[in-house]
Amino acid sequence: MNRNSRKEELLRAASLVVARSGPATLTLDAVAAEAGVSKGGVLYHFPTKEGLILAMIEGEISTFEKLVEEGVAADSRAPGAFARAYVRATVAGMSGNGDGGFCGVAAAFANDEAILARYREQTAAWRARFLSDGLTPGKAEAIRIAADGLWYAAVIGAALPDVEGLIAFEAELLSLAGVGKRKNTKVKA
Amino acid sequence: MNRNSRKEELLRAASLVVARSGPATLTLDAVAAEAGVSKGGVLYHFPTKEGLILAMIEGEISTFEKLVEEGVAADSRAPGAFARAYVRATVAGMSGNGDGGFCGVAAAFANDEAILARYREQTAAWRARFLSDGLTPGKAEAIRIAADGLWYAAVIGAALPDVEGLIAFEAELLSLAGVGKRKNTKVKA
DNA sequence: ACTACTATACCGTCCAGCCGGTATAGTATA
DNA sequence: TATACTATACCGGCTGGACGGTATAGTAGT
Repeated sequence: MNRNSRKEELLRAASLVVARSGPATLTLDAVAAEAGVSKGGVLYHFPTKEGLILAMIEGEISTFEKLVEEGVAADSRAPGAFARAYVRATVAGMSGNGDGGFCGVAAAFANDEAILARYREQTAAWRARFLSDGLTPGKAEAIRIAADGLWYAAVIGAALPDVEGLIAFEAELLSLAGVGKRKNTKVKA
Repeated sequence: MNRNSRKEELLRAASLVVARSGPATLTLDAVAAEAGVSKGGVLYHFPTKEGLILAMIEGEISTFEKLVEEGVAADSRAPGAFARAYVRATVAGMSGNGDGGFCGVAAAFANDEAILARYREQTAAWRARFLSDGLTPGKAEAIRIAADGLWYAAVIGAALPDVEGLIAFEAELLSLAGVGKRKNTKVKA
């Protein structure tokens, strides 16, 4: 099998393990079993567990970032465009796939604080972007933290809004960000 | 030393370990060392690690709940009173002590999903309370998740608002909840 | 004598990482 | 086109350390 496709398969398997059984159960053996590969095979592609988790985080960040940038492009009405895209990307990532998209961060948190550095600097960058989005600081922080809070709640298993609640939640944050008209409707459903 | 005061000392030590070095480093040995007690001493009070973490969570919940109830009592103007108290309690718990007050939940998350059940049912209860607070569902969910998000961000080490940002964040959520006049000002500073 | 520990030794399990080996595919050479 | 060699991808057993928990013997205060 192709090198990169196998790597991505392993990353997906790792996320699945975290999503299904919690970050404490993310062992190399579990990933191997989930992917139908031996432990040696996992270590061939990711020489250390830290490397595996780091790759998970990197993938999650870039996936999310891509979604956000698409949203910004589709809605560039001046103030709050980034905030709106961020909210939409978060909510979309929530209802979309079951595993969320946060398993790498969860795994890092549970396994080794040091690995979180990458995620932490990313949140700082997003915060800066929020603060220069033309909103008041209060709105910027509130929207960012509410959106992130939804992620965190999903990962930890805290109570989540039901379907209508989620829609209302999104609408509330969008109205806080000033409802920019969207150029088109790329995001499905 | 008194039984209960020692127990609380151990709980504080455990929280400190989590806050300082992350939930992955919460071992019985680490707690013992932090509290200046032998490992046997820790196991005397908490026969299992699970019991220790559960006690941490229980303490955190009851501390927070007490803060909220005080806030509700001080501000019982009809709609949004609970939401306002919840927000105030969250922000107060943030700026107050360094360790936050979330270490037990973090430890449970990192160590064993099963222990989180207690916290999960609590969040469901809080959610129900939010939804019957006289606000629109969107506002209720947004405020709750934003407040929780602040906790989560602090624990995971994600970017946080600076001091003025935190004040603005709180004001924003309070205004979403409808700024109830407070009967008195029990909460310091 | 009972409570609340200390100190130390130990057991069993789990797990990351290592290592020797293998199967397969491709390439060079003759 | 047969042989020799190499790289890639993976297998699976092993080891060493960490950690939860047990056990035991002893001690200081009350």
